[in-house]
Amino acid sequence: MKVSKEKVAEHRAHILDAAGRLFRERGFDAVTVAEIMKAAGLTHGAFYGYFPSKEALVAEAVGTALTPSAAAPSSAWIAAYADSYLSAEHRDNRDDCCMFSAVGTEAARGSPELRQVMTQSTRRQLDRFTAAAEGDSAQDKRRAAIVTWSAMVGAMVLARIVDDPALSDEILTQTRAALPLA
Amino acid sequence: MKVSKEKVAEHRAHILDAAGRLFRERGFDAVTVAEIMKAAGLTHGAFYGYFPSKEALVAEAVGTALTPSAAAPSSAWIAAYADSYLSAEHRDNRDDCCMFSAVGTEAARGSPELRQVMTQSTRRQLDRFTAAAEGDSAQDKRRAAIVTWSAMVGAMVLARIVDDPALSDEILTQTRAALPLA
DNA sequence: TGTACATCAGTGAACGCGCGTTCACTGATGTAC
DNA sequence: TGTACATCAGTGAACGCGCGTTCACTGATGTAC
Repeated sequence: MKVSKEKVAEHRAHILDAAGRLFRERGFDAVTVAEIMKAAGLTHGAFYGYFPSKEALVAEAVGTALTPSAAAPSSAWIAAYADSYLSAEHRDNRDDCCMFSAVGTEAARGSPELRQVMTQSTRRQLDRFTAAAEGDSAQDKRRAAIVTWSAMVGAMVLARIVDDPALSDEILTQTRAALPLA
Repeated sequence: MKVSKEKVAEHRAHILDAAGRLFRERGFDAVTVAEIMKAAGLTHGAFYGYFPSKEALVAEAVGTALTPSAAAPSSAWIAAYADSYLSAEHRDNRDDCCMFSAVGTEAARGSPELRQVMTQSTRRQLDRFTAAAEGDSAQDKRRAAIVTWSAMVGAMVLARIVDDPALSDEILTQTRAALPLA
């Protein structure tokens, strides 16, 4: 049955949202098109009216989840951001977490479109961190921004692999304390 | 045809080696049992004489690739290690690279056995880094070790996602320069 | 030492399953008059 | 404004394919005598 234009836009948003959550929770390969469509309240057959392929959905769903925040960069903002990023809640909320820490190593082998949206997001993140940095030279700020973002992503990847909660917590807490920014 | 005990040991080592390389290059899901066996010089039917399942091979192949180096930790060792880790060669040698940077986000969703071998390896790495650290207190050393390893892994993950070689190089070079250890 | 035979690593066809994708059909939407 | 009809979003059966895994069979190994 045909459906109104508003419903179509809603359905598209629901598919992207469901895909973003499922991909973060289980990875790109382990999630099926049928599961995504079911989570969005539709049947799998409708999928190809919205996206040309699963691969195209991957790139668009990640791009949608990476939409930048409007917050102005400042040292207070980056401190709060780091607190929240390196928290146990972020580590355990697998379906609503940072894409880089959730699917980073899979994304490195992804489509050019996927890598492009993630590159854009990396650039934005580093620019924001650099703007929020306090340091002597522009080079110092940029360097601090890069090592800070690297450490945040790496700490979250390690904290999710490790099966000992105490070690996992330690990685997050100590990385938070050692961040050059914030 | 039956095969000598020495050949069996050789074949097992070849399967583990081929699996370790292919998993790093393409991820656990994208590599098939038949491909691994072909790369090891055998046919897929022999696989189940060596391992009970693909999942079991994943854990054992990762464990084998994570066998620790015998080098004694020192500040010179860690400096050389960081240089090599955060190099363009390491980034581009996908089949012979660090497991954490290659399959880290997939491993976080892996079997208990896989997470256990990666936890052991994380512990060993952090202990070695701590031993090599120069700092005032034991706590300072441990903290520096943790943020250093996090930043190295995170930088490599980001450098492999990014599709702009200049930005990718910058992430590696600046993270290398900003490492608190070495 | 030589021979007969039990063992078992390896082969390749086959199985069952679930995936991404296609398509004929349905029926609500929304437009032309 | 009301009606007839073309459009097209959604359904669910079906397709082709490749995966992990199994198994009957082969033939070299290595042991018992």
